[in-house]
Amino acid sequence: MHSQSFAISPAAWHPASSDGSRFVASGHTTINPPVLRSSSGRCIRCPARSISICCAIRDEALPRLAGAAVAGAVEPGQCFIEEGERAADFFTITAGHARLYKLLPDGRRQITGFVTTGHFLGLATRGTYGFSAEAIGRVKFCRFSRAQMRRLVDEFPALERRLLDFATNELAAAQEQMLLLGRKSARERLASFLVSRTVGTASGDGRPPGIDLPMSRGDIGDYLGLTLETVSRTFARLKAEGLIAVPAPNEIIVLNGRALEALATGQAGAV
Amino acid sequence: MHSQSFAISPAAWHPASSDGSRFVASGHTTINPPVLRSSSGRCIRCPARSISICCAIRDEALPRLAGAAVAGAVEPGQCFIEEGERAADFFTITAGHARLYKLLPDGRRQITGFVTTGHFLGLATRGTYGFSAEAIGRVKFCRFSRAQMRRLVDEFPALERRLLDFATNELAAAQEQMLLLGRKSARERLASFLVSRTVGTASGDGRPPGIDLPMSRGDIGDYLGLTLETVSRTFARLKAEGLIAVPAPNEIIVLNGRALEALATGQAGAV
DNA sequence: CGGTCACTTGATCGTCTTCAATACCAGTGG
DNA sequence: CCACTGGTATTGAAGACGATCAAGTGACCG
Repeated sequence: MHSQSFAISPAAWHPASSDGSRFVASGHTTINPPVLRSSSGRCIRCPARSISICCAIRDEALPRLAGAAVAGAVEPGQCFIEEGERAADFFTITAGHARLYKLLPDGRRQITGFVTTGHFLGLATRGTYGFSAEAIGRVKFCRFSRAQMRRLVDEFPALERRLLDFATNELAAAQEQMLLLGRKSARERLASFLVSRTVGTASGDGRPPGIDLPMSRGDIGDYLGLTLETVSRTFARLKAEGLIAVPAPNEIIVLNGRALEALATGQAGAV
Repeated sequence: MHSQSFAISPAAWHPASSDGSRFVASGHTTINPPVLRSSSGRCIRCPARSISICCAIRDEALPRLAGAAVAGAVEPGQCFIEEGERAADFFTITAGHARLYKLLPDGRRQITGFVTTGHFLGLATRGTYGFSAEAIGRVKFCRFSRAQMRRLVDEFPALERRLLDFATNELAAAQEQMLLLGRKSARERLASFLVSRTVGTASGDGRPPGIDLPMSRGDIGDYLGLTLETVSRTFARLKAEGLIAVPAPNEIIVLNGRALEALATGQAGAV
């Protein structure tokens, strides 16, 4: 275990995590193209406002937050965090999707997570990032320097609790992924992946949930510990069995959610 | 992703993690057999004193800590945390080894980590534990109720930072393990496992480090996403190649650390 | 219309799993 | 002192799942 950093997903932890912690909602910044000092007005209209760590800061203190943040953006395929580099900055994603990954010297890649609006990343254990981050589509973010972040944390203790909640949830997700990578079959992995992606997609009424997949088959494979061919084949099989429909390569419709969840949790009779 | 909790390993993070945080060393409690109120005197002589989260609390405040902690112990094979149960308590291991794991309905098991003296565990995301914990040998621990823990955290803000450091390091380890489970071969997994277990075993001088393996082959397999047969076979092969010696099933001696590390990091020429 | 890129599909191969037998060790009781 | 027992580890042979290699398809774009 060498240098490490971590990212945090807003998906799971939003509905209260470490009990007894209540924070006044606060905001973040939307961005204009490259490095741009963000104003507090931008913070309050930020799409990450209510779901990121920023909500640990009171409305009145928004200017402090906006003053510490620098908005930025990267183009598709561009790497904005590199494993092993000095962890100088923290990031909050405000738009787009990115993949986080670790590489082996010979090029083998393990994607440790996909992140999107509201995700926080950059906390490091040895002062260097523990993974790389690459934009899938265009990605916008807010950047905080290490020093600025420390000042913010000192000033707003609630921020630290928020970070701990974040980390706890990210850790839980990582453990779930370890179960997937260590013990699930290819079908179960794909099913788990789809189920976890369905959660955010509450279509309200009973209509079958459509899942958007901004990442490629290769990305999915590297996330699930499979090859892109196996991912493709397994999708084809789930489709043939009527569990899902695939109107487009990057769109999946869940037809039999019950069966998919059974598969995901390892309760597949046979087949 | 359902209910989750997490554990924290002292191994990696001890030499300063999130920069700028300095805590006065403090202590913990040693234990006498079953549930026993621990005195502050016991805390100060606790083997987990300097390596656990307890070092976030000043010496003078030790009685507060000792008052909140209840000492306990479990026998080999006994389960003291059960996945899905209400996460009522936090634990600090003060002696022995335990395995943390998640199960699939059909019995498949993924061990997410092995923990020992100084490890903290119990932080949960949805109020329920995210994994089970089972004693390997006899295990002693200190237990804090959720309410007590909250009070301690409120009283000692440094504790929260300490917890965040813990979580950050645990997360980094989990990501490293994801790389292992998703992308490494059986040999590479075993090599990684041995290397990570070697770190703690600094024998000082240049003598070959002996690694103690308190867990069974089956446990190692369930930790590395392999079967116990593959673990055994792979050990045999590493031994035949002169990389390790295996004087006893639960003891490994590293003969060629350089080659083992190369294997662990995926730089294996061929073979 | 040729080129690129992502995805799909097919055929073969290899690693690890599975099933099964054997070896080893500690503890127990004859 | 030595057979007996239960648990763990080792070793062997066969099989399966996913990887690898390779070809084919379709969409988008210059």
